[in-house]
Amino acid sequence: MAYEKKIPVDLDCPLRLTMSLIESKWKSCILDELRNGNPKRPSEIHKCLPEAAPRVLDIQLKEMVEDGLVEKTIYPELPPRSEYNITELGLSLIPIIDLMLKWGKEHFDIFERKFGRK
Amino acid sequence: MAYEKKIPVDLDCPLRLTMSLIESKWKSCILDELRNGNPKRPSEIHKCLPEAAPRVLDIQLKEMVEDGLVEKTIYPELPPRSEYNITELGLSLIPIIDLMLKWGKEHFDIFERKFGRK
DNA sequence: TCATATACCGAAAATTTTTTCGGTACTTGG
DNA sequence: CCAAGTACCGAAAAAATTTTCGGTATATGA
Repeated sequence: MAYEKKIPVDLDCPLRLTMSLIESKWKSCILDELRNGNPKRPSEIHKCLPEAAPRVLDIQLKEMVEDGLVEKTIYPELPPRSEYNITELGLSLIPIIDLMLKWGKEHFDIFERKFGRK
Repeated sequence: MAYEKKIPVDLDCPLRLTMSLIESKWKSCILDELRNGNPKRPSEIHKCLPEAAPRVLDIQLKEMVEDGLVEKTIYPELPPRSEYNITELGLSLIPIIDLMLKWGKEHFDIFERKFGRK
């Protein structure tokens, strides 16, 4: 009752804005794959993240392009070729990715012991 | 069995491990609310985050306790009273929250103009 | 020719997350 | 007594996300 319908929650809160751009299951991993500035073809990205369904990666890449974190180049060749590359905006998120990587490595053992959590 | 991560994907990848602890819609906000080390009662947390359904906050707080990010003290009083406080482990995530806050503030305008999705 | 590769997309299924709703139990203030 | 507050929980609905499946099209190599 007290709380009302959502709308720009993500735009009200800087924290949620940032989160909303990277919280989807594979987005942070995609950023990490592209971080070095070398463009990657979709099929390469699929290979790098074999646990993810290719379709999801396509969808999330598309959203990341819309959000300006990644840019896509389509080469009008046959068979088709395209490449994704990280943008300046995407690069500006890398320090966050780095801290999360570091944290994850440092606290791995805790969660390994705690959860072979099924 | 409040929650179980199905595969150890999150344990294979430090990035996903970290993400999995904070990616739920309100967890990063909860950490931010508790960051100063002052315990808060559930009802206070509800008031701080009025956009979130109270039930969700309860569930996410419980998960965060299980994950060791937050600790809960129950005072055996009537009417009931309990408090949540951030742990050392939870505090170690604050630098990440901070970077995300900073990023969100710095790039607010871009997405303000852009928004529509999400 | 046929299997494979490239890239992409729609639809629906499956799964997960979030929200709503209604309930328990007890106390205090009006 | 009644309403409101405090904390909590189960069940189910709703919404969002992820996955699977099948399809488009073209080219190359065996």
